[in-house]
Amino acid sequence: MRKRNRALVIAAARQSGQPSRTEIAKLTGLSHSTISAIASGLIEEGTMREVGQGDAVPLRRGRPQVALSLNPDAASVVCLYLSFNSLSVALVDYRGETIAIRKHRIPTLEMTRDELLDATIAAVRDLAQGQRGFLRIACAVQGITDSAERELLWSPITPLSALPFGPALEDAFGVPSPVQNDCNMMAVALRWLNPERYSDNFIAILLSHGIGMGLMLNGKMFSGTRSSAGEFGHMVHEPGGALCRCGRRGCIEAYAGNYAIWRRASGKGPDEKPVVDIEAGEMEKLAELARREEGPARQAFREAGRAMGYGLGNLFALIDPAPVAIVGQGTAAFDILEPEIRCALAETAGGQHAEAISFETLPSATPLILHGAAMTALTGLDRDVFAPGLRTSRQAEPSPKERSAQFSRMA
Amino acid sequence: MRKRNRALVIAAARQSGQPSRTEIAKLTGLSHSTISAIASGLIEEGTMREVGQGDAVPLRRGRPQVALSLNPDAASVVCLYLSFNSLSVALVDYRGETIAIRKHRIPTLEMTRDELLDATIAAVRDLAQGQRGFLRIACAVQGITDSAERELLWSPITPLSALPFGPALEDAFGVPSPVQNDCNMMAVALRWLNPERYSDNFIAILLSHGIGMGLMLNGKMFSGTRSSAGEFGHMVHEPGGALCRCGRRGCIEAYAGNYAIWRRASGKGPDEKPVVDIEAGEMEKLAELARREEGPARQAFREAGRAMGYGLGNLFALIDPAPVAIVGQGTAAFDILEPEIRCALAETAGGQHAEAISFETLPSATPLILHGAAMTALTGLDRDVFAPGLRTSRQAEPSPKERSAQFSRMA
DNA sequence: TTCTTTTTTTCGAGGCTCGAAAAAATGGGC
DNA sequence: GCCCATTTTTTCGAGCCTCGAAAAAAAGAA
Repeated sequence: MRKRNRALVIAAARQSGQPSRTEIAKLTGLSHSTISAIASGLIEEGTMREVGQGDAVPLRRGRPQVALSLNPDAASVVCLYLSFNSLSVALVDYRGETIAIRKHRIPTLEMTRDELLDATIAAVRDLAQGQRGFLRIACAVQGITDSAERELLWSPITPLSALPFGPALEDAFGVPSPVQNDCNMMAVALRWLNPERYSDNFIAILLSHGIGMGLMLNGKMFSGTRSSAGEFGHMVHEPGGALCRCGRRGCIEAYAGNYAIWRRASGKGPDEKPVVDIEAGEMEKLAELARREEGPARQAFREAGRAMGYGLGNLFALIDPAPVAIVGQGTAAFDILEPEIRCALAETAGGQHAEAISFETLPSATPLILHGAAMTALTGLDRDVFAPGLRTSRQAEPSPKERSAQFSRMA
Repeated sequence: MRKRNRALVIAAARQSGQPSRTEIAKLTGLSHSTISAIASGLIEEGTMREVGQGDAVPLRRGRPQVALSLNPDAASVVCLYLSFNSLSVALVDYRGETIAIRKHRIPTLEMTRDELLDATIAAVRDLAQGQRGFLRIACAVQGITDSAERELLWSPITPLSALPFGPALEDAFGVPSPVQNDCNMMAVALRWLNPERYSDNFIAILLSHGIGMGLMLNGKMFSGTRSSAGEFGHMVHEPGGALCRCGRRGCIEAYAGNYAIWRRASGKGPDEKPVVDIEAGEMEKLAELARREEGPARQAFREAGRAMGYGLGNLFALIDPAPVAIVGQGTAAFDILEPEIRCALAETAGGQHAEAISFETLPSATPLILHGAAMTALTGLDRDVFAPGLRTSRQAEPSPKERSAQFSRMA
C-alpha cells in the first residue's frame, strides 16, 4: 500500500519536474499528511530533494511552496538504440535528464553475433566510463523481440537471429537490461511528452526503410503474447502481392517502405528483391518528383498511401480510431501520402469517420526512441529499487498469489 | 482495501462454487484471519452462506472444512441476447445458476424502433414476473455497441441504428442495464468456463451468417476506444473485392459469412446482394457437397477459409498467436475450413508458427453468450453493490483522483 | 476417554491513510 | 517595524486493515 503510493509520488514528481508537496497531493489525490510522510521518507533516503523555490516565485501571500525534485544523483541509467548501421547510447540521470549521449556507426549487416554483442557492450562501457555506476540498461532495437525482453528474435538490420542482448549486457554490467522494440519505446515517449494527446489508446508508426508500429491499448504498451511488436508493416495488404523484405508477399511494407516506394518509382517490378538501404536524399528527390508531376514516382507514393490506409483501416476495425503519430524519415513525404491514406481508410470499416482521425508527424525518431527507453528504464528502477514489492510480476511466487491475481483480474 | 479483498473473496467463491475458508485463503493469498473476518461479514449481511460439508466429505482427521457458497437469494440478474429474429432472456441467481430461461421469435428486420425496445422490455417483464426483484440487466446484442454500453449503434438484425436499449431498460426497471456485443460476452464466458485455456489473451470468433469477434487482451475484454466489438469480419481481405453485407467491399465476411459461401457456391457473382438469411440445413447441405466432390461448393469453402486465414494472420501479426475459439453454426463445416485457414495463415507474418495455433470449436453460441452476459452482470453487481467503492470509473470524481489514475498507469 | 490433527476464530501488534489542529513562513496594511 | 491574514507543511490521534500467534472448536484415532 505504502509502496504503491510511493510509486505514485515518484511518478508525479517525474512527470511534473518540480512540484511542491501540495501539487503532489493534488496530482495523486492523496492527503497532505500522507504526502508529507512519504516525501520526508524519500528525502531522507536521498531519492528526492528540496530545491527551494523552484522556477516561478509565486507572488502570493502565505508560506511559499517548496519545490521538490527527484534527486538526479539517486541513480542513473543507460539507454541504447540499435538500428541499421547505427548504435546510439545515452546516460540519463534519475530525473530523466541526459548526461551524455553518443552515436556510433557500425556495419550491422556484416557483423557477427559476437561483434554485435561486443559492440553494444563496448558502447556502454565507453559512455559510462568514469561515471558513477548506472543501475539499469534499456535497450531499444529495430526488430522483433521476445516477450521476456531478453533477446532480439529477428531484425532487418542483421541476418542473424535470436541475439541475446539482455543476458549479454547483464553479464557485462550486472544490471537488469531489458530489450524492447523501438516502436514501443516511441509510444512510451509520446505518452510522456504529450499525455493530453497520447493517453490510453494510440498508435505510433515508424516510417522509414521499413515500417514498424507501437500500440498503446488500455493505457498499457501492447506487446503480443509471445514476441513483441505489432507487426503492422507485415499485415497482408494484397494476398500474394509484392515481395517484402521479410520474404513474404503482399505485406504493407512491401508497398509503403522506402525500398518499396523506390522500387515502384524506379519502374522495377514488384518481385524485384528489396534493396538494403536508400539515402534520405534519394527519397526526398522522389517525393519532390511526385509532387511535381504525374508519373511512376507519384504512383509509387499513391500505392504506398493506399497500402497504409487499408492497413490502418483494418487496424481501426479491430481497435477503433485513436490518435496516430507518424514518426521518422518517411514523414518528409507525408503530405503526398496523407490524401491517399485517408481515401483508402474511408473505404474500410475502421474508417467510418476517416476525416476525424488525427495524424501527427514527428520527423526524428532516434531522440524519441532513446527518451522512451530512458523512461522505461527509470520506471523500471522505480518499481524494482525505489518502491519495490509492487507487482513483482516475474518473480517466482507461491501459487496462491498467482491465483489471487487471476481472480482479481476476473473481478 | 477491504473492498478489494471482499471482491477477491466473492470472485473466488463464484469461481469455485463451494470453497471452505481455507480454500479461499489459498486461492486469494490472503491470511486465514482476514478471510475469517471478511467471510463472517459477508455471511452476516447475507451475501454468503455456510452450506455444511459441501459435496465431498473428506475422510481426514481434524475439524472438517465448512463449505461456503454465495447466497443464491442475495440477488438475481436478468441477461438477454438479441440476435437475428430471436430474443433470449434468462433469470440468473447470485451464484450464477439459471432460474428461468425463455426464447422469443421476433421479426427483428421488420420491427420499428419502439417495437424492438418494447419487445425486450416485455420479454424481461414476462420472465421476471412474480420473481423477486433483479438488480441488473445485461444485454448482449449482435452488432456494434457504443463504448459507454448504452446503445446498439449498428446491427445486421435491423436497418435501424442507435437503438438505446440501455436507457430503455433502465427506465423500465430502474436497474443498470449495460449493452454489450455478443462476441465479447462469448469471450467472457469462455474465460469462466475454461480459465486454463482461455486466460489473458485469446480470441473468440462467432461464425454464422456474419462473422464477429471478441478479443481478450492482457486479461481484459478489449473493446475499442469509441464503439465496441473488434470488427474482425470487416477487416479488408481483398481491396475492392466481394460485396459485403455492410455495403463495403472485400471484407472477410464477404468471403466467409454464410451468405458469402452460399453466394459463391450457388455460382452467383461477388457483386450479388447478400441474402438475409440461410437455413442451417442449407449450409449443412453445402458442406456435405463440398466434402464429397470438387466444385463450386468446395471452392466456396476454400475461399472462405483463405479469407479467414489471412485475416487471422493479420490479427496475429498485431497481437501474436493466442488460443482461438470458433463458435456457432459455422463450426459444422470447420473440418473443411481448417486446412485452408492454416494454409493461408502460413503465408502471413502472424502465421510463422501456424501449426502451433490451436482452434477449439463450440457449436452453440447462445448459451455461451447468455452465460457471459450473466457473469458480466454478476461481477458488475459485485463491483457496485457487494464491494462498492472499488474502481468507480465512471463516477464523477474530482480531477485529483483522475490524475492519480493517470500516474498510476504510467508507473 | 484422551490424543492428534485440521479448521476457524480471537487477539494484539504494526502499518497505513486521513482529518484536524498546530506550526512555519511569508506578504500586506497600518 | 509590527501584527494579521494567508498559505504550506508538519504533527498527532482516530480508525481501518492485515497478519501472525495462540486459542478454541470439531472431528477421527487409539
